[in-house]
Amino acid sequence: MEDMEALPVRFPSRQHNHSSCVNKLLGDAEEECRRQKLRFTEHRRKVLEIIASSHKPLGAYDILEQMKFSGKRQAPVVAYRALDFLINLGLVHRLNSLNAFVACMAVGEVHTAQFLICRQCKNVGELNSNRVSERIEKDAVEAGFQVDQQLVEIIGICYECAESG
Amino acid sequence: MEDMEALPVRFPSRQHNHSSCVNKLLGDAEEECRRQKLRFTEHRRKVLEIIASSHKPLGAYDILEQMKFSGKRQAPVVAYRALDFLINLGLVHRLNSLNAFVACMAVGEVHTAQFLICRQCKNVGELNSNRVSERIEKDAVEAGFQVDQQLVEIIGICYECAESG
DNA sequence: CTTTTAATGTAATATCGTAACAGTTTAACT
DNA sequence: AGTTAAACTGTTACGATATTACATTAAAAG
Repeated sequence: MEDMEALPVRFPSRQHNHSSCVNKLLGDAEEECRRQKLRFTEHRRKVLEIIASSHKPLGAYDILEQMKFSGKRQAPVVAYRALDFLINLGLVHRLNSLNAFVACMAVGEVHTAQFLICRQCKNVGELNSNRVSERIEKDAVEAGFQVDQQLVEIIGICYECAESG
Repeated sequence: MEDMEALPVRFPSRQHNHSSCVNKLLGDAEEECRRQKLRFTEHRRKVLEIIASSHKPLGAYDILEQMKFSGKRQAPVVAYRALDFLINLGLVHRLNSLNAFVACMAVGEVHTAQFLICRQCKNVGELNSNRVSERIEKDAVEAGFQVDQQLVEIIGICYECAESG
């Protein structure tokens, strides 16, 4: 017997307008920081903004490139510090297979994520399937393993790329 | 309704004797190379032997360190070339979350693997759950995504570490 | 208003991985 | 065997990713 709820998945369409979701994410970040009494500093805001403005995964040095002010580039550690912060807050995810970062598309919702990485257009979708995470949890436990964290990255071809050949 | 087959999982116990499984893996490699008319060269054998002798994941430079002959260390590319070969043959897996490599514990069996990474003892187990891989496949397809490859890494605490506190 | 905690600036360095290319070995085919 | 094509090796250099260490500054808590 299958679970019949709709499967939560966000895959950015080609026409997708980023600006509204960037704003939403920045708002979520501010709110979450207020709630947790954390500081949403300029670096952190800027990094989140850069990541959220791209649905393609960005490397830390891509982000740094966009953090230049008056031609001078920040030290790598500046990006990594902000990234750590944002990841801990659940606003950003790290894609281990790419050494790259994407904005979370399901902020605030309790979820575990699986990432759909299109090897053609390089866009990344976020799947939030409880069925997957529960299946992993159950089977790991059955194998005698206590799960703290799941990393699931699925590489393939997205719907739009499949259609357009 | 659950699938009642035993769940294939290999987690190395502490007393595990590596030498027999190293020999098995080398034998499998030789056979597979004969079958596919590929060359099982000295570098490749040595790298496989090093990886198989450790159930802890090894970085490429750890491997290189053990490839020294008469004090002189090989160039990194030597290890990476052998690793690529062994990974393509399915004899070695790469753990993306650790930038490290482990020997396959289920050579020849058709399988997809999920890795159980103990953050205490650093041992890595290999779970071969069709239920997990099928669940991922189904949900990805339902989300409009065509799957080529699945990366599943599960971080937590293994049975033995949980027992000994 | 001072103490202490958190964040920043800066430099250096560690770690991981690849490109390019010349030279050598092996396999396959006359 | 001798020739050719493919695969593998050696070597150098470099690119990409990430962290450590420590001095300084800013913010929050008392």
